[in-house]
Amino acid sequence: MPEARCREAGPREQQAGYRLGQPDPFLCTGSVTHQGSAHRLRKRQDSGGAGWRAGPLHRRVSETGRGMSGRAAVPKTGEEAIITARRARLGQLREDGWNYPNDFRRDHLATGLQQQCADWTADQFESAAPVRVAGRMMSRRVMGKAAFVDLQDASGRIQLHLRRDALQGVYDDFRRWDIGDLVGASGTLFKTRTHELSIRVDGLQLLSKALRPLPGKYHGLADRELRYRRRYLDLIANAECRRIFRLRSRIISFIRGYLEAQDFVEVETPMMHVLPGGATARPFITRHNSLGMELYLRIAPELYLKRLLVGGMERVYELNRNFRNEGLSVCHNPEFTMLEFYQAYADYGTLMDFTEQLLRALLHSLHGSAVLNIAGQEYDLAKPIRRMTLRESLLQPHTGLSPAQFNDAAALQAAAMAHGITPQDSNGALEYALFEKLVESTLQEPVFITAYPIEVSPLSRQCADNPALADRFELFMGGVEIANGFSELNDPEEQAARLRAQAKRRAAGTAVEAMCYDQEFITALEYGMPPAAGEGIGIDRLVMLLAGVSAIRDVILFPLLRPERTD
RNA sequence: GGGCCGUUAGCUCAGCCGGCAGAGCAACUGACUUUUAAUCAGGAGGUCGCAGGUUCGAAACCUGCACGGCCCA
Repeated sequence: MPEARCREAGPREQQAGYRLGQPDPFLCTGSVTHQGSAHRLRKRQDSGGAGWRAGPLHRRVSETGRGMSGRAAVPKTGEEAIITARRARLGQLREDGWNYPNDFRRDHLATGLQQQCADWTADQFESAAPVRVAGRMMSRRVMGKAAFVDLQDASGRIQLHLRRDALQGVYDDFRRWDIGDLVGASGTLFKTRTHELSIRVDGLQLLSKALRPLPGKYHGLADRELRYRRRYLDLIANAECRRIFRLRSRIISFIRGYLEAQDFVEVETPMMHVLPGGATARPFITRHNSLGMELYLRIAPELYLKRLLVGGMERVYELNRNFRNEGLSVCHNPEFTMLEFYQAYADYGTLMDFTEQLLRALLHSLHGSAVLNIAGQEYDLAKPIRRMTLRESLLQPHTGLSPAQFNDAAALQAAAMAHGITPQDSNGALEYALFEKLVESTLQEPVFITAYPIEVSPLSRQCADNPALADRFELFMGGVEIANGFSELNDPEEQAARLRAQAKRRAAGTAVEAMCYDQEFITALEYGMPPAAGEGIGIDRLVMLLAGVSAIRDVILFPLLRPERTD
């Protein structure tokens, strides 16, 4: 690993080598290094020892009068050479007393200044008070005794204009800092000939070093793997990445505020479960040492949130992580963020209306209108979202299914087989499998699908006029499931029977993802749970949709990746 | 799990039929006090993902593996 090698080549080793008068094993032979060092020494003498001084590396070269003999040399190449050179400069800075100072305070952000001065007159620039900014040097254009620096902070960028005669020795120090270093600057605002807002710097301080080179300034960082593994580089180099995660934060905080405003109480329920429950999914297993037992990372908080309904918390929500032991795909990450909320004395219809209003308000807060853009198509969510039963969706022309098939188990089975669907143990499961296979990805335009088979909805209340169906909906947008809500089953005896049936399927091996029987949960229901409705909204997918990206990894800061091999 | 594609300098990428490893940017040296992908000049930088195989000769062809991407299950 490069990391390990670079650590070995740290400044301490270099200095130790110098003190003992040994050849520096990290110095390349070569005339350029030699010339460079000699040049730096000249500069140092010229500047009377103030500011930057030659490090041990360079001093020794001048003493021996030439570069390495090369015998013991480990040649530095590429990135290693760059890092070695930067470490040498850091070592020199430390010798000069620089030690990662934390005494610089800024009073402005780049974008704040850009906005503030957008329409200033020359007089206003003249009389404006000095400003202090801090951030990362992203690029610089040095022209002898003056230079321009692009400084990037959390808000954006602003250009610094440095002039040697205004900065005394600091300017010569600056010329030996590196792109990627963090600096603080003070000065006055002005506009350049090309009308770019800039700061005429009168004070400059190095605040932190970049020992490693940044990704390119022009192309940014395009390598997807590197972007995910070293997200900080993605954030530094790619404005799009910063935009997505700011958007994610705004979405989440808007949703919290929206729920709070309607008297929903945020709670945290256990992430480590003794029994996995609340969804059909395979859990991760972990182990508690002193209890000597296995625990499951939660696949859903549902069964705990319902206990809170029993406890009298009539509107609760939890916005946090779930863990499902499934494959990785463009819209699946094993840990993902979900909002689940429960409202007493409401049904699934209430929640469809609520969801519509939430999305409408969210879109308004993000960009001032309720228009949602999905893959170039615009959908106005000011209008009600279309509603369609699962059966209706299956009878759309493109599926090739006919009403008769739904009343004939053998015909349904045959249709499923024809589409490569593995045999299911109920007609409802077959219908749902057909839906997932044939319909789901075609649901670009936002649509609520309703009337789910009861067999695939073990926690939902059954429909009053058709016990084969659940009072349940799922919201689809852009071909993916975004939300899933239903009237909650609060009959403890019916719920117990459903869970027993699930557990039986699980034991029979016909459904590895079927639920377990959870007596603690049933006991809670036996105290009386108010009639209620609950819903889950996939936050990652919602962010994907609103950000206009197609990979879940683009909206999760640190998505799960296989570890890099280190051999 | 299966198929296809990718992995070459710090970054972004060329590299054709197997014949000396390339460019731009970054970095380094020099010039330059309003540039903005600054400019000009110079020198340097490579375990061609890893391991085998074929060959006089492999970044390229073959096999396996790793990681990533896309599609399918």
